[in-house]
Order: sequence, then structure tokens, then C-alpha cells
Amino acid sequence: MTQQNRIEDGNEPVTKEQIIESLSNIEKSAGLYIRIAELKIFKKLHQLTKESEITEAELTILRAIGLNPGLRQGVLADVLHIKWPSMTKLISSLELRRLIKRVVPTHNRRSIELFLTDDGEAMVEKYGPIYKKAEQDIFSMLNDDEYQQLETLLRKVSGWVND
Amino acid sequence: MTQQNRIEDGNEPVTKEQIIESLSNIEKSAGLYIRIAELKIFKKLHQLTKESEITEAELTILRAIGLNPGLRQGVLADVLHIKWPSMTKLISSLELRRLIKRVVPTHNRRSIELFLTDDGEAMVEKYGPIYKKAEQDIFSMLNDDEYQQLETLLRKVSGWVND
DNA sequence: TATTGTTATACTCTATAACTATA
DNA sequence: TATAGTTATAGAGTATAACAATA
Repeated sequence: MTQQNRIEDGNEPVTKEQIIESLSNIEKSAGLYIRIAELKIFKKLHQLTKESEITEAELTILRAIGLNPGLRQGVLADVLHIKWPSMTKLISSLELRRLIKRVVPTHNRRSIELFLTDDGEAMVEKYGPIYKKAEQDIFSMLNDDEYQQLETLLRKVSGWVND
Repeated sequence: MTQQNRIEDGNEPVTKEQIIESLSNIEKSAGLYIRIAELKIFKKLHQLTKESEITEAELTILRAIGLNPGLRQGVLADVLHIKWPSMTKLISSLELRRLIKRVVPTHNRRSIELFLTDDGEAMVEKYGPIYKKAEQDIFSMLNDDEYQQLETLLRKVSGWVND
């Protein structure tokens, strides 16, 4: 807070472009780009989230359950890199809103299987396309080929290489 | 985390691989992959951060200042998609630790220019390679060509296309 | 004893808005 | 009035550990 030595007048100010240019030149920095890209996506989605009844994370969970009825939440948490306590909260909230139901199977009463309710399915139907459109906007600067490449590379990096 | 293979009465349990497979089939989902990749990176870096005197975000800021002496923090905040109040905290912390100095130029006393101290430069020298090594690990499943492609594509997505 | 999930707590991040000061 | 940065406060997200119930 204390003022310091006022030296060197007449410096040209550093512009955004110069910073980007210089940071880009730090050897390998895909990690930095991923972070920036993620922040951009997050901003966009956050905007959407404020206007909708559901977040993108919740929608992903609903989709996963819809595609895999009977899914256990622990398994889903591991796949999506979400900690169990966080998943508990998310699932509880979704259940409160009647979007999913929990079923305790008789053969193993310590696990809980998840299913979509009709409302849950309707939610996926409704917001799926909206979030898809948002994603298309985010990646609109890539052509189809490039998008495909990016997807493939990111799948490798994320460890989701099941082909 | 590893056992899933007990196939019990009627419905077989859903495995991680099945979830990944099914989620992968949701048409366009690079956003999801970016998030997962980011989480992986974050985990790795967090590990490093706990053991070092500086976080990756701080190191990026130091690097940016080192490469652009006289940088203003508002400009840097915008480039890195960090809000001003957050940047204020980060910068204050770095100043307290004597890694940077703030200089108020005489020609515009409401702006503040940033410079690295010798300690700051030493910090970049010390931890730069460590974080670089971590990044190489994270992307080790890509060959050089693939890494290059990924970097180029992500730069486009992040809006850092200055070429 | 190991698995599956929950609760409680604390800590980091970030967002927002109101504020100071300079121009 | 606009710009540059700060402070204050509150909210979301996540981590950790301790806990309960089932196997």
C-alpha cells in the first residue's frame, strides 16, 4: 500500500497482445491453454446456469444416469473426478427436486442405484440441446476436422481412451 | 474403487468403462473432456503446490511480469481471466513475499506497474522446470506431433490466436 | 476388516458491489 | 465522468476426516 520509488517515466504500456505473445512463447504450455479454455467455457456455462433450472454438472449426471440406469453414485463420482461427499450433495439435491430416484437393491443394501424420473428425463430433453448449442458456440472457431482432432486428443489426455 | 465385477441377480452393475463409453457417445462433448483434463491437471499441480512455496497461478503471474516488465495488474487479470479483486490479493501476497515490486509511475499515478525482484526471478528459475516436468507427465501419452496439434487447437479455442 | 455412502468442518475461489484515488 | 485498483462480504466448490451401516 505504501508508495514506492517512482522511476522510469515514458515507458510504453504493455498491451494484452504483448502479454499473450510472450506467454505463448513459454515452451510447452498446453496446460495453460486448457485452463484458459476451461475458464472461457465456465463463464459461458455459468451465464446459462443462472437462467436455467439446472447446472451443466447436474445435466451431465442426469445424462449419465439416463444412459446407465442403475448406476451407483460412487462409480459416477470416480469417473467424473468428483469427490464422494460432493456427489452426495449433488445427488441429494437432484432427488429433492424429483429428477432422480434412489433405489436400494435387496441383494446389497449398502449400495444405492440411481434412476431418472420422468421429470428428470424431461429435464435432459429440455436443456440438453441448449447446452449443446452453447458448446457449439464455444468451439465455433474450429471446423469439423479440427473439432474431431481436439476431441480425440483430449480424450487421450483425460485418460478416457476406450478405443 | 476397483471391484465391480460381481454380477448379481438380474441386472449387472454398471462399470466405469460403460459410463465412459456411454458419455463419450453424447455427440459433441469436447467441453466435458476439457473439464476432465483440467481436473486431472489440477490434481497433479495441487500435489506439487503443497510441496512448494508457490502455486502454478502465481508462477504464471511471475513469468508474465518477468517477460513484460512494467506490466499493469489489470491488464494481466484480463488476459488470464482473473477478476481484479482476486488479482489484487495475488499481487499483494507476492509483494509481501518480496517476489515482485509495485511501482507507481509519475505520469499516471492511478496505475501500478509490476516488476520482478531478484527473489522473484530466482523463484521462476527454481520452480519453472519443476512445473514444466509435471506438465510433461500430464501430457506424456501424446507424442510430439499430437502435443503440437493440441496446443494449436487449444490456442484457437482460448482465443489466443496471434499468428 | 473392507465397502458404500453421509455428515461436519474448514478452506480456497470467485463474484459482486461499494469504496478510494486519480485523471 | 471514467479509469485503476482496493476492500468487504457472501456464495459455491472441494478437501479432509470422522462417522454409520452393510457385507
